[in-house]
Amino acid sequence: MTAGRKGRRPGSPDTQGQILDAASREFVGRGFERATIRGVATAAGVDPALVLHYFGSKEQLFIAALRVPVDPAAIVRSILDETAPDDVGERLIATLLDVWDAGADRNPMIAVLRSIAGDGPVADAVRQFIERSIIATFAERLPGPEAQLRGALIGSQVAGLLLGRYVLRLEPLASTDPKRLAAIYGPTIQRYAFGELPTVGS
Amino acid sequence: MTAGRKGRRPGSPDTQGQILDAASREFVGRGFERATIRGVATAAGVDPALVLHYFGSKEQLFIAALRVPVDPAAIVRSILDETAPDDVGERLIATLLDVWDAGADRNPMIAVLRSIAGDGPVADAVRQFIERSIIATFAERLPGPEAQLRGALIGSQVAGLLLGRYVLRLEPLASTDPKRLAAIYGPTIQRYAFGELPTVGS
DNA sequence: CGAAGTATTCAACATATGTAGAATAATCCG
DNA sequence: CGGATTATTCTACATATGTTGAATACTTCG
Repeated sequence: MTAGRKGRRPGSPDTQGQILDAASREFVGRGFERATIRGVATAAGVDPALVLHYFGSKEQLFIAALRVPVDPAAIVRSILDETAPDDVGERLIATLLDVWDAGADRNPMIAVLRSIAGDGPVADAVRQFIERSIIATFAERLPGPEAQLRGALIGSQVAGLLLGRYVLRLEPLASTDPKRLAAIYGPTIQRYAFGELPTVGS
Repeated sequence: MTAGRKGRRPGSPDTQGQILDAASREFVGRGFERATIRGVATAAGVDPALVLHYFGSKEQLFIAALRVPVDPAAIVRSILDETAPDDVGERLIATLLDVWDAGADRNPMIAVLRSIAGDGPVADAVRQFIERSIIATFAERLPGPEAQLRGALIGSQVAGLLLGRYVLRLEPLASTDPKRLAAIYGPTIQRYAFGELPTVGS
């Protein structure tokens, strides 16, 4: 809204940062498809063309905006390594909720969840990201030949929780005390990670 | 493709049905946002205007296409009622996978999952649907004052599973034998449904 | 100060989309 | 058969979107 005259602005504001910030919020709030460059631009108080001038295309902006400062795989790794095996499940959920409850309106993973919608290249990227980064990290730390499956099981429960609590905001999931949720979900994760996985005769 | 002359076609083909069919596939495959009326029309071998002539708007088409022949709540109810309490979890997952594995490319719930993306009225409708129909059904059959929470817990695990297996097609989740998955997930559901839900001192 | 570079906006394009209205062909009913 | 109804398409519009290229104002550096 700052009186749209042309040309460079005085001073040296971190416009690129503001754009990234706005983009992040926009993608988190609406998912890739529904987010618009014009929306981002407006939110950043900037012309749409500038957004593309910096980031080239909507997809690249998406990637740039969601470049997580903390590598989720690293978090998973540190929890798996630094926690007593019996507490891994509960600890994992607790940490997760702790991080997400703060600043849930700009958590990149919510955008990721939302963007699962389509079938375009972005959705593909999301799938690969989850498969290669998160599940693989679990897999390399978990026991047995079926570590991959264990990772996927954990992923499925975690994804469902995140989806319900942060994207859909389903009650009472959205407002239950995080500690309690950790206590409830903990054993499930624990079982997926270290418990016995039944087989069935074909 | 059938030589686009104007006017009414000879015979009495069930065009409306074909449109619904195409719409269903389109919504399931791409979610609400990415699905287009023109796409549906083309798939149904029909002019876009006809689609709107019958269904008024894209949203109404969505609703019409996803009107499930079988009420999911009814299925849940019958399983809860007709299964030995100890087997409910496994049975639920088994039934779920059984239904979905067949004709997974036209299962309305996949469209629903995909359409969670946005924040528009459709996403709201989805949330209400899940809350009022599915979770509520669980809630009314499950024990204790926290039946609602139990329903949500089950919902979160189920949603995660469906998301991973059918929408994201994550490996190895997507290709694991359904019976085995039922055996694995069963106890989790069982615990959410009837087990003890820990509380924590604030 | 002047030249070069950079940040920023304007205006426009090409395309896609939901949607409306008029026109045409088949069927149905008397 | 003939009028009414229904099914179907064509054309067009308004809008939104990603994207581009030229123009302008500021900053930096010689």
